[in-house]
Amino acid sequence: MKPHSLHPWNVTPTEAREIQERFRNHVLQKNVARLRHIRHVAGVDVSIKNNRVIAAIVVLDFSSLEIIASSIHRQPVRFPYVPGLLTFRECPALLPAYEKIRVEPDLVLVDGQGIAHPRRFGLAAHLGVLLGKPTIGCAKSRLIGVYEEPHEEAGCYTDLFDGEELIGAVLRTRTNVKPLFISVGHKIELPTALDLVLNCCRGYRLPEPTRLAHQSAGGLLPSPRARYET
DNA sequence: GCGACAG
DNA sequence: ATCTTGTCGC
Repeated sequence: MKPHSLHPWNVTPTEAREIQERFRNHVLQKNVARLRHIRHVAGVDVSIKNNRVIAAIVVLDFSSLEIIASSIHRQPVRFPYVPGLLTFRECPALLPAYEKIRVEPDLVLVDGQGIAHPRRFGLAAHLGVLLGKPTIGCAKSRLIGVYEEPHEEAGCYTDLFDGEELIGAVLRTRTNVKPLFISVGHKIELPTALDLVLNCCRGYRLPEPTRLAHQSAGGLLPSPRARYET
């Protein structure tokens, strides 16, 4: 369950972009077999506090959307926030948090873009490739791409394009609330990603996995090690 | 040069 | 992301 570390994290912005260009073709936009029997869905998110990165991962039972495991990992910030290079700021803390999880997730929802990224390698895509697992990018705002505003009813969506290329969708996860920017992370197709995200929504804008991971990273959920960790 | 820009 | 309380609307 230990993710492959195929490249260094202690890099310059220029090197970071080179790494993204080198790995962008590793993304698989195809549904894999395990998506047909999803039992565990994970949500990952990160918060920054006192110059420290707080990475949180929450694993939910796919059918009940109840928490069955979670973990947190904190470490110093080692990379600045640069649009397009978010992975190099958050991933170094997410990987250790992932290693602590005892339950193997079948799918991972990430708070950030998948391939809806300048080099088609946003955080969700990068994490998916490193973990070799299906991931979906669920961003709260746009990084790149043009789109038409989707209708106000929950479930409605429009395509997100970068020129002629379809890179994602703008999905209304809740009626009359700002839409989410969904894109393929890894080992999944966009239509499937949209369907699964909607199935993870419980009346809030953010799907449960990501929503709970966000609360966990912000220190709003009961301490993982006190309740769910072994 | 100017504006845009995941979290 | 973070700094921060109450408040308007479905």
